[in-house]
Amino acid sequence: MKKVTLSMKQIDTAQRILDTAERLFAQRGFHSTSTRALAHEARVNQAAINYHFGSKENLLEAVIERRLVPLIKLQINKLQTIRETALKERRRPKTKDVLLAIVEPTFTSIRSLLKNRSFFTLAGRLFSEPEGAARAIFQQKFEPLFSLLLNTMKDALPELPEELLVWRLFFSIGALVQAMRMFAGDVPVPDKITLVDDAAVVAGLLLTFVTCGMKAPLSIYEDS
Amino acid sequence: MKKVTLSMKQIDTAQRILDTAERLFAQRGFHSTSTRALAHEARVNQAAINYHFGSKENLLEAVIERRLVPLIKLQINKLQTIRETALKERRRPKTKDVLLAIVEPTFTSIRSLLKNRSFFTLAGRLFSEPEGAARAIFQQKFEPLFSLLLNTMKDALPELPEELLVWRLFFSIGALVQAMRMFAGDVPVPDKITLVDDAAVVAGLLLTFVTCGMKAPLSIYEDS
DNA sequence: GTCTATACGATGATAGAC
DNA sequence: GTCTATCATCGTATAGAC
Repeated sequence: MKKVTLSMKQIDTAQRILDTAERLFAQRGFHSTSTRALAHEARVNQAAINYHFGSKENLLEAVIERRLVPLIKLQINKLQTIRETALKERRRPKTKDVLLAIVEPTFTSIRSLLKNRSFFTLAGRLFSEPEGAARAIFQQKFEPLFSLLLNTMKDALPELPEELLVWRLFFSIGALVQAMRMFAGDVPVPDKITLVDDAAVVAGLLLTFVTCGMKAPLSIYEDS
Repeated sequence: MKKVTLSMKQIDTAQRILDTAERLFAQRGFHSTSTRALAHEARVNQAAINYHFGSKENLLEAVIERRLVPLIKLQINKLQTIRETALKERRRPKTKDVLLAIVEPTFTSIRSLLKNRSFFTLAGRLFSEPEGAARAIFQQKFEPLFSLLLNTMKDALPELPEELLVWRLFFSIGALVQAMRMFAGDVPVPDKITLVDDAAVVAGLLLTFVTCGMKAPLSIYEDS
């Protein structure tokens, strides 16, 4: 009984730290949130943060991982289904479907898990953090997804060289990150332009853009 | 003579701080670079940083501004030329040319100003950085360019709604930033894929991608 | 004006008592 | 596991030398 109580208490402490960190990091920013303020807000001792997560940087990783891992799993599952279905029906996967497997979960499934959209802002950090371990996390978690994505795209567009597909996939990811940040209201839009605020619509706009980009010919000679 | 000597010394000090900051911020990241280490590396006193730039954040702004302002001016000039030429010849600007006016200076003209690619790394990271003063800088400097870019694109693609153009332009910017970071070697590429290392080639790949994305129809119903 | 030496408050992290 | 006390380091401010 006592053991259970201690274990519960421990879990509860770590959980409160995680929840509070996600909220404060998103609201005030990572570097502007001190571990002292975080501990006070979460009603835990400051040292408990380091005890449970090792460091402030590791806490950030834990915050991001908690949301990102399920998302990536969902995307991988969708990609695998697309590959198997195409293989069974003896046809190529459709480029649009492949990209939809990445875009759609990002904008819909993840959203239900979050109370606010600030996590999108936080997630963008993964791509830009130069320092230390956050980088390794990104690489470690994304590599399997990207590998599968690249292979599926090779099936969809076999006439394009692999290196070109790599470049264009990264271009697409850049566009996706930007779309996430705009949807999160994190990008200031000039003048008096108001943008749609519907995840499905934004996902559709992005999907159209990246699908056309991926399927582009090797080089462009346009007349209009 | 004495004034000149003092002035030279001042410029030299501020210049060394700027150069060292650009290099260290890109290599180690902004927050991981202490003002003490920076001062030591630049062979200046630590307080000289605050004397010349006010604060560490202001120093970051100065680093960005030094590279960004000439680039943006060049892009604005190119866009204005495109608009005027199209107006004179009574035709629409070509979508590809409009995007080239953004992409080409980023990858070529600016490059000659840089000894290394540090600024690409720094700019790419800062663009995705949610916090801090760097945000305001980008916003302030980019707004005139984006406004002109949007108007020129409206001329090029008058059949598309303005809001759609805004979304797609931001998607394109996201792809551009990602391309910069990859060109700077700041993005880990999986497995044993080696990517081209020629600025003109990368610019061409990106241009094809974003041109097709911008010119995409309103929505996609693909069969392949 | 330009630069230096020094000091201050706050931060993230840690050691050891409980 | 949790706490208090303490540490090294951070960005910054200031007084004074040149």
